[in-house]
Amino acid sequence: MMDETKYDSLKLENQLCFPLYACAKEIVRKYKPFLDELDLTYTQYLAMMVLWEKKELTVKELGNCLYLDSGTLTPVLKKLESKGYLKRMRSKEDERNLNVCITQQGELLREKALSVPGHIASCVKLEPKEAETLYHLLYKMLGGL
Amino acid sequence: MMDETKYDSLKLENQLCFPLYACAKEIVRKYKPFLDELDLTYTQYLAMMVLWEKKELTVKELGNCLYLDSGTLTPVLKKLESKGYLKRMRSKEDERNLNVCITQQGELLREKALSVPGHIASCVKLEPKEAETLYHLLYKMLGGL
DNA sequence: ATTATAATAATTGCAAGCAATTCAATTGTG
DNA sequence: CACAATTGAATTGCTTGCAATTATTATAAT
Repeated sequence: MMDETKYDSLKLENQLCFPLYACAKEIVRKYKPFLDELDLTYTQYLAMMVLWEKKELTVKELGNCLYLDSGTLTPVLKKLESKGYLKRMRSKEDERNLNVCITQQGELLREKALSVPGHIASCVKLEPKEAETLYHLLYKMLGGL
Repeated sequence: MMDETKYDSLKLENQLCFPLYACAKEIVRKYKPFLDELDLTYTQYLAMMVLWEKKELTVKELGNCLYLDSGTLTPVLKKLESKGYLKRMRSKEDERNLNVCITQQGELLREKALSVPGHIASCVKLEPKEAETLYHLLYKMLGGL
């Protein structure tokens, strides 16, 4: 009889990465109805969150925060600029850098976004302690990658 | 003075979803060099893993396994068919269903894929116990979504 | 100062991923 | 039976995401 265990490592259920992949996708889906009200996609929302905190930074710095490169960010930022939430302009000191800074409109959006994290938190059916553990394990894993 | 805590929930660092999103992206990136050797993308690899186990199933069933819809799967499966790893054919019983079944070539690829999970596991810098905990928390969260 | 290197964004090409729609096949109901 | 409702896959349009390339600017080396 054939060795059934040989391929066990290739089973979806034996991989850590699959639930990670699936969970990330599903949680972004949960955001959609709430972000639709702000006319933002999840990636745009991420960019805005950084901008709400930092007010101004370069594309490079934003990419470091979000683990995204300019190939992804350029169209996202152009879109956000077209909506009036930020301004893009070359740095005076070093013209290679593109500075991104938040606008009045962008600041206003922050108020509307305030309710989003709560809605999402209530979708996540984990005990506070479990969520805490998950959070730390994810950051530990991310740090090692 | 302004209330600094008002917007705390909108900080990246206070959200569970961001490390989830980032971690999923980074781990898929880790797969790339190994999957390149098999000429597979991560999504194609996921589909093959299910097929290696089940041998034959419908697009619908595959979508349920992977949390993907036909909009995503149709092009992926056509690609895999063009590489000779699977065959697509309408079910006789119900012509709405498209059956996907693995080929000899597809079975052969399984051997080459055997080394992939090990390579990835060694990228994940977590203790076995931590990985176990993470795994269970992710599935618990996924179940609640 | 001139040239070589490095850094930063933007661009291009391709693969996902999803919502919405369309089409065909099936099922359910009167 | 007829006809409405449902189901499954494909298609379309748009946004991500990444690798590779290009263009521009800045820095280093001689």
